[in-house]
Amino acid sequence: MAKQRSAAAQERLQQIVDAAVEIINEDGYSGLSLQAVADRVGITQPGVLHYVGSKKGLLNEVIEYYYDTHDGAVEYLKLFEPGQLFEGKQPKIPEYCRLLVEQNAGRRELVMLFQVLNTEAISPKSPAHEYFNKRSRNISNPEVDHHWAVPAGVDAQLTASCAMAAMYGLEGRWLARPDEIDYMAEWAKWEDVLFPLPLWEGYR
Amino acid sequence: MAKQRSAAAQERLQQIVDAAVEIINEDGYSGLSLQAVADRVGITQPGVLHYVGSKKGLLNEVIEYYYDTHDGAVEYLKLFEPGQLFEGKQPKIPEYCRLLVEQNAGRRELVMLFQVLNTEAISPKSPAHEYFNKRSRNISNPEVDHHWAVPAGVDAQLTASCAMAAMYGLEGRWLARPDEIDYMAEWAKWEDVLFPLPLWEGYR
DNA sequence: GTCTATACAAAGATAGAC
DNA sequence: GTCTATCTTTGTATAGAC
Repeated sequence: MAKQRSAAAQERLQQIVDAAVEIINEDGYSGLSLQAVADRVGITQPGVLHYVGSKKGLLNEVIEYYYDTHDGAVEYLKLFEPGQLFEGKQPKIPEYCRLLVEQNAGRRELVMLFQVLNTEAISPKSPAHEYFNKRSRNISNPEVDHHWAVPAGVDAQLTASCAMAAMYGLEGRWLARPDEIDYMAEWAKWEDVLFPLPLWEGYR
Repeated sequence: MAKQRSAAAQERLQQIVDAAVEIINEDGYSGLSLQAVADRVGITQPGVLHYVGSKKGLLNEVIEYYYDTHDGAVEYLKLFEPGQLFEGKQPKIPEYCRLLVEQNAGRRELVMLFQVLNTEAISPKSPAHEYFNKRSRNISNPEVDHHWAVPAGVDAQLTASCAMAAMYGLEGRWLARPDEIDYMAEWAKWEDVLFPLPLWEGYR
């Protein structure tokens, strides 16, 4: 009985988070109001506060949700760790990127959420500032070495960092003009720029 | 007499725009309040409205200011047009990018403004949506052909588009963590990724 | 768990005095 | 050109009933 109630509450919370994500994608976190969330969920504004405590609390829930949902392509890298399927082999940057793009292409809303929050988090005043900085560091930090398989003379970390930046930039265009830009198709073309072919033969 | 008044008014407007840019960089356009602008300028909130008419009007002034100030690297391309200094020669993508990065490195505030407004403009609800979409199209549109000098077999338009996206991504990291990231130095390294050296010899 | 009622602050905008 | 005064709406948050 208690379990059923808790499950219902969990679902309510999920509804609230979903609504918040939609609104953030339209108006940003600054433009988000608890009343707007309440309206979409179909309860009152104090009803929303009952679940998240405060507006900041709602953002925390949203970020947590994002974190839980969005880290799927990391699975690829795990396959190369000791004791896993591809132990001994090395992951390839282009392959990893392709996987990420493919995945993101089907999660437009989540990609948008990331871009919006990430940009608002540029400002130190943003409640998400610390969180996104830490996250960004993981991408561009030289310490993060996945032992990529790359052609001789190529700096793996540099290439990966640059590729992720280009991906981010392309995502922005795709989000703003989904009808004009084919995210996956465009990325496929960019592979020839980032990983030119005689050189990267066998490393893609 | 009338001219002096007009000059003073023009300066006031500039103060207002400057204040707005600062605040947008901290809180975004959604988080911008006319009162906050008024406080920084040292007049009242209706005083601000007297100059810009409405909040949307203020945004228009800000965008106009950005447009007037931020398009300096286009000068480089003009040098290659008929009747100009480098007529007959061809512009180089890496050189153009280097110029742009160099310029942007000294205009952190303006770069931030662009990223913040550009991201908010992802949403069709944003008052700047149309403006930034048009702008983005100019970067990624195949019609914009500057007759770049590129190595044989290289797709100039594709390379330029990808490079601009990578630059945008790098800018985002630099803006969020200026102490950790050296924008120009990092871009210099990325040149080896985007324009690898045996191939691009003489085209940089 | 959800509601009503309410407090309180801040938003954008207008009217009109000086 | 700048102000005060004011209207109206919207924001976050709390208290307490059901």
